[in-house]
This record gives sequence, structure tokens and C-alpha cells, in this order.
Amino acid sequence: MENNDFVKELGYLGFTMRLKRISDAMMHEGRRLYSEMDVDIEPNWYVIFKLLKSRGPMSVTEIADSIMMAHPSVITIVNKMMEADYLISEKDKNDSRKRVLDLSERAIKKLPEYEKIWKGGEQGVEKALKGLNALELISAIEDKFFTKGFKERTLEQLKNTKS
Amino acid sequence: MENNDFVKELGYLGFTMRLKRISDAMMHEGRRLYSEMDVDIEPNWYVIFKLLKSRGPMSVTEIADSIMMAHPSVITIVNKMMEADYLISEKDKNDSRKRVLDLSERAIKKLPEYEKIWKGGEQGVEKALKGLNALELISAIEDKFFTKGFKERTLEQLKNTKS
DNA sequence: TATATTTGCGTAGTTAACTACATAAATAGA
DNA sequence: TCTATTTATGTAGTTAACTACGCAAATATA
Repeated sequence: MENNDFVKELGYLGFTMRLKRISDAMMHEGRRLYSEMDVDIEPNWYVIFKLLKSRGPMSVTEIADSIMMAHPSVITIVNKMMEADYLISEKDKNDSRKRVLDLSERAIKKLPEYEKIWKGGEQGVEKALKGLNALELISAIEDKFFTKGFKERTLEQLKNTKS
Repeated sequence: MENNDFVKELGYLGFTMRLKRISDAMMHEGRRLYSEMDVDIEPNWYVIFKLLKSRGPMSVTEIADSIMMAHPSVITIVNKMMEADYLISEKDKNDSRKRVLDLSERAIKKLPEYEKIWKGGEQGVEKALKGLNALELISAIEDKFFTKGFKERTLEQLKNTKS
């Protein structure tokens, strides 16, 4: 944020890298926060807790679709959460390929404590970003790049310039 | 961006994850773009090319500071770039600890081709985000979270709520 | 019904970033 | 000048995401 930040000088060329820098930094701080508070969960677990609490038991693929993540990433997360006794899984009665995941007793017991922390995080972000229309902007960016990706947009530009 | 996106429902709680999702997606598309175009560089190299071209030879730590990255990350990147013959390094004359990095002959020869691609990427992003004030928003977010981090803000909220 | 396609899950392998620690050179201070 | 501190680089180990591929079950089709 100083004058020394070369990435900022790059304009739209540095845009992606700046997004990554901020989100990486926030995740690292989230991890450190948990560690300092002696809370034994990881930064990316909260979305699984929240999802299953809000929508009930779901399969791996359903989770992946709901949060727009590749399914192998979901498998990694839920396996760790199962090892930590926060999730239980059982086979679907109608489709034996499916593994239906749900919150464990332990998760339900611990959730109130964790939700306080997440509320604090949410409020901290909200306070910092209030008035900036940040959520609206993120939605607009998603609309743009989830429908037509970065690669396609670049190729279009290259084609236009070449002619 | 559909109704199915649970992360979006989470409001400010999902903010960081949405930033990460977008930047990850863009980086993956960047990698795929290079691969389809048979260009043998990686998505995070461009900033090093640009930096050294613009500011001349620099040490590892100077690079890290300029782009706000941890120095081990820079070491990993520049080692790969050296292996690919895009960078050369030599010891600093006044300080034998320092390793001064510079663009190689090969880099200088290849840069015009690569800069065309980067220009295309930049224009693609610019076109998509035109009118959204995206760069200003990113700057505002950086100002907020680089001066007082996510962890600190969360702890503040937790303290206030507890009382 | 038999075969082909799709779907769900899992594994393997890749990449990018980080922190923590180690080492050696340079600089500061007693 | 000798010692202590700081600085520059490097290594080791951690985590999070991805794609590509394989296999088995479910579904569609001939």
C-alpha cells in the first residue's frame, strides 16, 4: 500500500495478484487467530460447518457444487474434519456410491463457540469494508469471470489486436 | 453466481473465500492459457519479468519487498526462472551475501512476445471491470487490511461483544 | 436385457504461498 | 578490536487449491 508496491503500479495487470495477496494474507491471519485462541479447526472448515448446519446432510459432490470447489478439495477437507470428529458419514440408501456427510455430536456441541468467533470475523470485515460496496463488486466480478473466463477474454483481446 | 452459491449467502463471512476463489480461478486459467499457446512460463513469473525490466537488477530481498511477498517464495520463483534461462544472478560486489538477479539474453529476446500476451490479459481484465472501480476498491481494501489485519480486527470485535 | 454413458468418489501428482529455523556476512556497539 | 546484533539468503516443513485419471455404481439406450 506504500509507493513501493510494484504490483499496484501494474494496473489491471496486477489485479489478480492483488486479490490473491489479500486473500492469502487473510487466511494466514485466520490460521494464526485460531492457533492463538487454541481453537483446533482450520480456516477453510467454517464453510462446511455452516453449509451442513444450514442445509442438512449432503454428499461430497453436493458440497463441492454448493461452494463451487473441485470435489477432490472437498474430500481433503471433509476427511480432516472426520478425523477431528466434527463430521460423520454414511452411505446413501438409494445410491451406494454416495457418501452422505453430516455434523457430529461434537460439532454441534462446539458450534456455538466457533460461531462467536466467525461472527467476530464477519463483523471485523464488515466494519472495515462498510461503505465500499465490496460485496456488490465481488458479485459483479464473479458475474463477469464465471461466465466468461480470464483465458477466453485474453484470447479475444489477442485476436482483436492481431487483426 | 447462481442461487446455488452458498458462499455468497454468507455475506461478509464469505468475502475472503470469494476473493480466493476468483484469484485461484484466474491463475488456473492463466496457466491453461500459457499451455495452450505453448508458452513455457508460469503465471507468477510475469511480475518478476516486469519488475526487473522496469527497475533493473535486484537482490532476492529487494524483489520480495517490491512485490510484498515472503522471500522464500521469491527464491522458489527465481530459481525456476534461472533454470529456464530467463534470469542470471551474480554476487553483489559490496555485499557477498547478496545475489543480484537480472534478466538474461533469452528473457530480453522473448519479452516482446510475452508482453503481447500480458497486454491481452490486462485489456481483457480492464474491459471486464471497466466502470466497476475495481482497482480503487482493491486499494481501499489493501489500505484497511495491510495496516490492521484480519486477526486484529476480529479480536477487537470479540472483545467488544464480550463486554 | 446387454451395452454404453454418465455420475460419484477417490488417489496421484502439481503448484503457490506461508512460517520457522539455520547460517554466514555485514554492521553496530562496548 | 572484539563481540553482539542485524540482515540476506537458503532449507525444511505445512497448507490449500487444482487437474488428470481410474473405478465402480447408476442410468440411459439400443
